Amino acid sequence: MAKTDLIKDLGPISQRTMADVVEKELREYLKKKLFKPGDALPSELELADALGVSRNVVREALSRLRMLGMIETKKRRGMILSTPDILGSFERVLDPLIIDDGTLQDIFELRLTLEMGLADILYLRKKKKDIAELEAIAKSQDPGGKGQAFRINNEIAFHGKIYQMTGNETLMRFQNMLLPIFGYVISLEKVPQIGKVSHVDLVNILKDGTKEEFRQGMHEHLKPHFNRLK
Amino acid sequence: MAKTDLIKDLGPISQRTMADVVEKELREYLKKKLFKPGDALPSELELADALGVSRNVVREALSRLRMLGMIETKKRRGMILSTPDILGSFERVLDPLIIDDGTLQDIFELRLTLEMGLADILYLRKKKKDIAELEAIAKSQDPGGKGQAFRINNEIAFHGKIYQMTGNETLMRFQNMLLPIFGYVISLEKVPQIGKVSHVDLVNILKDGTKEEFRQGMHEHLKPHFNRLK
DNA sequence: TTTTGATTTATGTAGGACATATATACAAGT
DNA sequence: ACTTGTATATATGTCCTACATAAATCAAAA
Repeated sequence: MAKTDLIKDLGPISQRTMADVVEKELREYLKKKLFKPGDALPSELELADALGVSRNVVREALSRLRMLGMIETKKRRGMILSTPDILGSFERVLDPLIIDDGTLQDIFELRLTLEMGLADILYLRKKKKDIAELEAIAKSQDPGGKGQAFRINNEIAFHGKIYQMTGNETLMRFQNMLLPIFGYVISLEKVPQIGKVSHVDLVNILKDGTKEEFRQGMHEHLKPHFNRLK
Repeated sequence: MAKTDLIKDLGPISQRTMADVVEKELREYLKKKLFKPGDALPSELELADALGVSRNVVREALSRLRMLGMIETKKRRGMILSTPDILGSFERVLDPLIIDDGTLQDIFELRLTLEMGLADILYLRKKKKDIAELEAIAKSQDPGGKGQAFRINNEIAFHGKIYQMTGNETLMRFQNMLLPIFGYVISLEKVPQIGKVSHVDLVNILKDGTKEEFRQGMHEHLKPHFNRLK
């Protein structure tokens, strides 16, 4: 039998550690028992006892859940289930330097997709005050060629403001996390190109134009990025 | 001074545990030292020694990074930095039952935003074969009123296929994770309403229509959901 | 040379010990 | 009655030691 066959047939034995198992077990336990935020968990010792592992292992598993914000622990009072910050875990991993190129590209496209899909919610929630602020940002753009750093910051401020205008906190934080990746992918460009529709143009559409016009404007604004897609 | 003021002014003292600190420290260390995937880390004992904490604490921190997929460990060979599965951590936390209502709503809107923004990439990558498959799914819809369960599964299959057609693996997995939440929010509706544009209509647009037509069609299809937004 | 076996080393797991913070109860002071 | 102080029990946080286990390296044997 060829070696490749062996690999396919047997495969590497799953080397899950006890902490892995316990983590999964605990998660299922919480789910099955319909734990709700605020409910108290058994003590570490009780868990270790019930699971037949050392307290060390239980602590490693709990430490993971604690990192995700799924549980909070107070001395003596014990541990309680809490509502995790869903983006917190995301944030920890989102580093352009350790993400593989394929995923990096995927996230870049995800960002473009969001940007193109924002119009509906944006038009539902935009307020005059916000538009004024957005306009201020747009008009502060490159008054005399202040250079690359300013341009990038201004770009971030403008698009960030748009997300903020949706009133969707999660969405805003999400795009904020995507910024480094966006910046990283763009930095790979040889010649940075700028779309025909400027920030000021977009603001004007936002003031008087329709959703569809805004969407088209945004597409034109992002055109250089779309052009790079394959 | 009122009690509420007290709470706002003082707040709870951050009781960060050593594991929290070490986790952060390690993450910064990896970043500062420009560790790349595949590079070997110092041993647990060396880390504990350098940081002046017990091996236990180091292990808790490492356990977290391991869960995120940032590091892999082999016995004797030590630990190596690896490229994390960015959505893996997300998946762990995405449970409608423990996420607070505000975030739930945010994610619902995020999903709608994605759906509305897909057109560009979809039209860039759609293939005849995929459209045929999509059509098959659309036409299998509710041949004789098979009931709720079938309708939901079909809905998932249809929209899932659209995401798959973008060729963006991350995007597809992402939407797949969002499904439970989408389903949960929708289940809160009293009377499930269906948009005027059906799946079959969308397929037909995809075959002959333009991006803009598709976007409009999708909006019409999702109209009941958009109508619920405030 | 190839295979087998011994050695070394880092991780995985267990268990014990103790400090620390805090909920609870109770006592004391106003 | 209400606050304030004290004592106790308890669960977590941290450290330490010990040992099993797997794997890389090297030595010995076929």
